Amino acid sequence: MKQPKGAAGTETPPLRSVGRPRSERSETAILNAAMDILIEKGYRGFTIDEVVSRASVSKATIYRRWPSKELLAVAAVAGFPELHAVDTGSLEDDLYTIVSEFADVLQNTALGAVWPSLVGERSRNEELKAALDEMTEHRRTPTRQAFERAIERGELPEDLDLALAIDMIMGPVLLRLLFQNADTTPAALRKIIIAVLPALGFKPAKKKPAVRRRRAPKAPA
Amino acid sequence: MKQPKGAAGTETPPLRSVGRPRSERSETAILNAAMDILIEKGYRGFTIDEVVSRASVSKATIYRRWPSKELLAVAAVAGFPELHAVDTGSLEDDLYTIVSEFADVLQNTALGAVWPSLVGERSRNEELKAALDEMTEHRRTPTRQAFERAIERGELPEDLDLALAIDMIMGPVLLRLLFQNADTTPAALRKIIIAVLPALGFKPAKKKPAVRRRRAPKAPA
Amino acid sequence: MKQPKGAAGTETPPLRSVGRPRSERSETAILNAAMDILIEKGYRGFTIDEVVSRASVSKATIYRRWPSKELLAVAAVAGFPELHAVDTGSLEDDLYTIVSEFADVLQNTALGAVWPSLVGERSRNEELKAALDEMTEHRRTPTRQAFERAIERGELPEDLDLALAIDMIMGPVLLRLLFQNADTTPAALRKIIIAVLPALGFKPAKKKPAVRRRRAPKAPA
Amino acid sequence: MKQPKGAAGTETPPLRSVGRPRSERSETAILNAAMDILIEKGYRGFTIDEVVSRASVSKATIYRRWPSKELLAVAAVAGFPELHAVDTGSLEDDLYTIVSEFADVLQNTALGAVWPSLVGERSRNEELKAALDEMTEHRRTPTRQAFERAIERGELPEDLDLALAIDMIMGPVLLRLLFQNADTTPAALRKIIIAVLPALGFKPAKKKPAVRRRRAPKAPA
DNA sequence: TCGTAAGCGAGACGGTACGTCGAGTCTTGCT
DNA sequence: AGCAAGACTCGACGTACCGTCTCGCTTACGA
Repeated sequence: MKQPKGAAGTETPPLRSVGRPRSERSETAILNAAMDILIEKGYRGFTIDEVVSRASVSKATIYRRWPSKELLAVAAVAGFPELHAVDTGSLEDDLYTIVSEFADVLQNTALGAVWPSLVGERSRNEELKAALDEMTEHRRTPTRQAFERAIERGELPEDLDLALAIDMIMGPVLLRLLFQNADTTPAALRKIIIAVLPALGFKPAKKKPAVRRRRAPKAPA
Repeated sequence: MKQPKGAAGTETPPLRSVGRPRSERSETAILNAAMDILIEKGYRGFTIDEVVSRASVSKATIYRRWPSKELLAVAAVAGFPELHAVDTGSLEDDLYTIVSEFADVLQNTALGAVWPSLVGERSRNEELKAALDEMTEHRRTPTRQAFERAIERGELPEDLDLALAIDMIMGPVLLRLLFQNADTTPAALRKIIIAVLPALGFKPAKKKPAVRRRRAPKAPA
Repeated sequence: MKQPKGAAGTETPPLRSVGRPRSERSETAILNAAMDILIEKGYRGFTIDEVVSRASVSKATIYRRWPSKELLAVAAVAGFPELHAVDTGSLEDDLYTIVSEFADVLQNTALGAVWPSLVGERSRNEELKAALDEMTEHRRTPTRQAFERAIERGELPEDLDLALAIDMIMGPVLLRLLFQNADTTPAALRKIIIAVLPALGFKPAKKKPAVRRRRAPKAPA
Repeated sequence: MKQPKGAAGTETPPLRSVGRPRSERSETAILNAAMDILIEKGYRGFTIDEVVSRASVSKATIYRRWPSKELLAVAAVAGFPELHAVDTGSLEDDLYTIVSEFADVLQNTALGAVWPSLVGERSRNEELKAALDEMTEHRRTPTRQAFERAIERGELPEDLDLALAIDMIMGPVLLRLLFQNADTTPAALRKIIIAVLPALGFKPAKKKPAVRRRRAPKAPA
């Protein structure tokens, strides 16, 4: 591995000095091309050769950065829209917003197709596993924060198992979105949340006054 | 599933008569070879050519039965160990047994690697989707039955949303097993169940006497 | 090596029966395309990829027959025009005709460019050496026959070292044609022959009647 | 031609003044590395990248001097051992010495492999042709001088066609060494000379007494 | 003594070809 | 009609070189 860049934590003591520096332009072009292809054709139709021709870049330039097709795919997919942090003041609404956006991304970008394809190799490829797990963890952050805020507000027990809470929300959603022909309408998503919350010991702090927030994807007050 | 061509539904008026009949021996050999390869090398290392050479069968013989590599993989994977129906009398124990076995299969056969790989193509391939969904549905049966028995016993509300209940149990388990580096020890699995059940309106019919909690994943009382 | 066909001596006990037979059409198309490219662009511009596209054939089909680019080139080059057997009744004229044709082929086909390129690898590649030597030997036949006829006619000693004789004629010609900027006009070629013949102990059997000396390289009366 | 410096004829009016002068050390290192690689791996295994790494030099530094891989190869090959001038007093012995040394170089350095490889491109590359022809011509000098001395001694006719004479000696030798599986033992080489000399009108001036052999590398007598 | 211009090692870049491999189809001759 | 064998096309893989192009430095010369 040669510092593929987006990788783990502590990086590049800024000793990049000798030789021609890597082209940022190429990097962006590669990632964009990869994303586009992934969206258009899914992982199966994703080809290094096509990235090459769309990004007007040479194969060597790609392989210099990412040692395999899979890892490039992860890098590209990591550039897909993130889940936005939301804070509506209501845990239920926060989760609903997050879950809705998650569903949206999985269904309307290629993430829903690419992620499982890559996950299938996760257990046989350590590098892939690392890259994938980092991405996965990153996408859990907004949900974690929503729970943490609810704990601060006293709506959830202090000793809540956060990882479990996130899994209990995201697990069923993921299952429905990727593995089954199942109901993923907004109503169904909200029903999942409503069913799960009490199991976590959730008690709304006070009467929420008339919050009309159907979706607040960006960041309300 | 035999049904060589149009996949699932109501098919083939049983007029198979002219010409040499298909060899059952070949069929078994193909499926066995496919399973073995899948187990040894995962989906990525799974090639028709190797099935051919291990099963001493010709490519045509394979493609006569399954129209694509993916569909053969599904067929092979469908031959992996099923989840056994269990009836311990206790919903919690039933679920625990099922979930343990599920975890075992996902981790120790190639199912955990192959299933997501295939799922990745599900949305772009109708035949694959059908075959996959059939398999998925089939594997949900023991869980559904456990819930149904609990309803009969009066431990769960009659109007329980069964699909939702199954998703709430299986979703988090699946998420942990396939997508993350997460805790899937027996204790963690049981914790999921214990967390979910109350949210479904579960009330044990009577005091279960002397249930051994910390038992081994394989053998319930 | 998998019976690349045109190769050495004792071959293919005619037990070709199982499996689809190799396509003669492909073979011809490949060889023709290879020849054309060699003629147009020389060995350096000779590309398997272009053979593929001109012959509408797959790479596998090529590599199934010839294990390397070099060996395909030899095979293609072996298809270049042969030196014709001639029998004018006069050794000098026979040789002149052969040598003229040889010069013609070396200068006007790609043979002059391809042959040395391949020869350069001859010493490092046994397969190539074998294929090349077979071709070389084959092209010496007309010259050998011309000498043999002259021996029969009593114009050359019975114990003539045939290989040496051929080398003494062809060596200087080859040297001039391939390695140098040297005179290869018809007159120069004839001068070589005239210079060499006496050294071999040549004595014209009888007065050759009225042979036109300055004739065109192609058509010897 | 770009006057790469050490090259041909009429030279660079010595107006090299501004800027850092070219490093002699680099030049030598490049040429040595090139020679070594050529000897070890032949022309096919000869790579600029490897020259770079062996000579610890940058690509630009190479291409500043030689405009292409071929021309570098010629330059490297030109550094191979020259044919020594010899003067034994006997034409036959002179030629034998030269021819022996020639055979030695062709067989034991990479020259025998590299020269034909380059010659193959000669006709399509003017620069290469010029560089190659210069080298070739240079290597003919000792032979020419041997003939000239013999003419002076009156052993050969004054109007001898020198180029033809050289070709008649070297042609057969070259043919045997590079293109064929043929006899190149010392005896065979001497036989060639003995066969050719009379054809040139050679008459030994007098009985050679006590043959002074300055160099007879392989096997005199 | 300093600035300018060329040289330098390092290494990235766009191309292009290599030889291998896999999928899915097709063609034999036999059962 | 099914079958084993094995050829076929298509197209991707990842590697390797070529010759060009920055970088940031170094080295001489002439102002």
